[in-house]
Amino acid sequence: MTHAHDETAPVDWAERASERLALAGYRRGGARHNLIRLLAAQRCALSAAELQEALAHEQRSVSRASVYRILEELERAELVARIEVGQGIVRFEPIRHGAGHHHHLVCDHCGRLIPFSDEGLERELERVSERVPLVVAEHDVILRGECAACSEHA
Amino acid sequence: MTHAHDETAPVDWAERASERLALAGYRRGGARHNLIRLLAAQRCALSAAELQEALAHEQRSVSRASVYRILEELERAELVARIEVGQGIVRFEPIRHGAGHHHHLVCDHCGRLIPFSDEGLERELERVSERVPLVVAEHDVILRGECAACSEHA
DNA sequence: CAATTGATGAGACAAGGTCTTATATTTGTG
DNA sequence: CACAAATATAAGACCTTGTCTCATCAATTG
Ligand SMILES: [Zn+2]
Ligand SMILES: [Zn+2]
Ligand SMILES: [Zn+2]
Ligand SMILES: [Zn+2]
Repeated sequence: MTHAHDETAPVDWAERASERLALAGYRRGGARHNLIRLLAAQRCALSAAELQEALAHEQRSVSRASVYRILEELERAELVARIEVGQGIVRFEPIRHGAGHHHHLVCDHCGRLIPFSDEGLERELERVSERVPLVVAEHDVILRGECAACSEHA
Repeated sequence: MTHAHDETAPVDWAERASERLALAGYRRGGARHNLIRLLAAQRCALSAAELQEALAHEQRSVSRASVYRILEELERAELVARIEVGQGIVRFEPIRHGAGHHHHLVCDHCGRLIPFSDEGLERELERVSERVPLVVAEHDVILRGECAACSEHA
């Protein structure tokens, strides 16, 4: 079934992230703690700059170096996905269990990012991944076009 | 059928591109002409920097501003696709008719970019595009993993 | 608490991409 | 074939994003 996501985000991601990083031998520092908390509250992706600004605004400021370093740790631990939506913009979002796996619609006009998921598509991607000269670790799908709002007042 | 691309690239793309730009009211300048010629000779994607260097080396140098401006024109005319493969690298490639349509495998380790195509996947993407709250103009699929060369000497 | 080791912040740095502006080309017209 | 008008281009300043280094700070350990 194809559907846009309307459910609220699960909240246990923060715990899972902290645990897994602890197991990987990381200490718990303030910057990391706050960034994880912020990410856990997101349902879809934010850019590094947006994350840093949100931190400074809502909790306490964290240096750019820390933001990128922690995102990289999280990415390596497969807790965060890096999403490139075009125009050189890179966004990051928490990876949730099977249920939360999704792909993205991007409006070429206003830049809006809309998550969606589809089981048939996933099956097809798995099938293709088997037939390809690469050991596939992950996949990205982006559908680009014009969103409802933009088509209207065009 | 899933397969890596082995055929040689079609060559009529340059004509099509020139025509369409002319129709859109653009004059024919040297920089544009050369960039189109270079792109037409490619089977897969190159970065802006690679394009500029190839131009300087093989034909005549073209300024960075021109490379980006022309790529943007071509992109708007749906003659060129922008492909973001990760690590902030953006590449550009000519869009060809049905036959040349393809997606990409990216090696997370060495960065190699391998084109592939699959009819079943295309059908599935079309199906999904109908069911989504966006008028879909194009789609991208990227499979990431480790290429044969990198898995070997790991 | 002291020592050790990892975490963080600040800013220098690099690369990729955008914007401005002066100059060069193209195109239409007399 | 000039010439004027309009577009295309080159060069480089500039901005944004992301990386790297290093000095400082905080968590852990005994
Ligand atoms: Zn998302
Ligand atoms: Zn929109
Ligand atoms: Zn390609
Ligand atoms: Zn490789």
